[in-house]
Amino acid sequence: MATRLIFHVDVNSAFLSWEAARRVKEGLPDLRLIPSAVGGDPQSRTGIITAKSIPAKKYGVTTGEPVSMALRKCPDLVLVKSDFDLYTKCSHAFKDICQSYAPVMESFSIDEVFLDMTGTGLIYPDPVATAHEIKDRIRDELGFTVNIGIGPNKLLAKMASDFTKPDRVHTLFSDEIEKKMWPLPVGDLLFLGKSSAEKLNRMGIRTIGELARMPEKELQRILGEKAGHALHLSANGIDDSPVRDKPEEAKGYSAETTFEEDIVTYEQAEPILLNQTDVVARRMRRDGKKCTCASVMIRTTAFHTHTHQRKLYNPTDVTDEIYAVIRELLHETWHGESLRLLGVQITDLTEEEFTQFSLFEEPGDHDKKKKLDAAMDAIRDKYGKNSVKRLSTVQTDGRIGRKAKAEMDADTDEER
DNA sequence: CTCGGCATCCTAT
DNA sequence: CTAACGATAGGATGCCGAG
Repeated sequence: MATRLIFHVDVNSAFLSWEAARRVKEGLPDLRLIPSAVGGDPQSRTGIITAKSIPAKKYGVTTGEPVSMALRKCPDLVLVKSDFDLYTKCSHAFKDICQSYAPVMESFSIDEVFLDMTGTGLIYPDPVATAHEIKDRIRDELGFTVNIGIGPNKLLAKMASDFTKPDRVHTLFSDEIEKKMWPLPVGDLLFLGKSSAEKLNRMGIRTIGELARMPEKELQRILGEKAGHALHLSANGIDDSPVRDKPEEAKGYSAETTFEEDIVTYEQAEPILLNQTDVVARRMRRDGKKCTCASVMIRTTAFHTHTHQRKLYNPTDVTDEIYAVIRELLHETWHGESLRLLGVQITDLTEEEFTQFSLFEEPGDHDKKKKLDAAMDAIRDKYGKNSVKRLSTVQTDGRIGRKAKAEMDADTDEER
């Protein structure tokens, strides 16, 4: 394939920028100019930082750290809550502008896109000028800034967009790799995370350049066959993955929740798991799929995490059938330690309708359950996710359990 | 030896 | 003074037992 031209567009501190842009539009002060961050509930003990301003960064506040730790580093940190409806709108708005320039756009996440600009030379003779035009339009029309990286493939475009921020355009073409990428620390390379970086550092490998020069075989010995191979190519700037305009089909669905108060009884745990099962099963039904594997995840107060999974005999999308397995799995894996997290995952998806009738179940049962799911899905599509609840997620006195209710109300984004 | 099933680890936003 | 802390998703890996 001939040389490609790829842009990577990345919103600077997305969640914080979007909140700041909204406030500025309302005549309020600009959060980007003060130490500020988006965190969980500021009251809550379980929240983490999901975006921070540049002034906050100067205090050492980092994305992913607990809110409590960020506040210790920066007591005056202004914390704002997440607003996913706002994020979704801003995401659509900037992607619309990007799309209008690109023959092929891949939505990589809520705040990142790849544009395949290959073959646009006649309309856009100067890629850097075009990138500036896109970036400036987003800033001027929408009120927030982006970085754009330009390269011959997705990897180098993405690396380039991560250079100096904010509101910048950078290139990383093949003849610039040595100067612009090889001096960077190994951990800056895409798909080379903390764990692998530590291993390499221990061996004296500090920069991407040193990594690139390492024999592939040795890298595979240290990081595994696949990762070693992939990172050898990446460090040398090689990547032929295409920009895809269609999202990949889902391979699985999961729901997990961390609780303010520990879970210590089955009476607390089971309604939560039923609700989580219903949430993921509903997403699966929406996509017209069935699953053949279910798993439960628990995390103890001591932070030990365990998963337990089981193959299903028949593909199913019926909440009750999946939950029956989830419940078994919970009982098999949980021995009563106090829990801070519960989660459900369904995988091994298929589209087929084929069902082998169970020897132990009335044939009519399956159909009844399917009708129950369909009815509840329809009600929630019309009236919202909390309009109906399954009887077993409600305690016998008719009131919803405190933890179960907190968990259900915490569900986000079901119909945005 | 290979494959499926499973638990865990790693990585990303 | 020292680990602490989210939700969701995809992929890799190592182990084990069956055939």
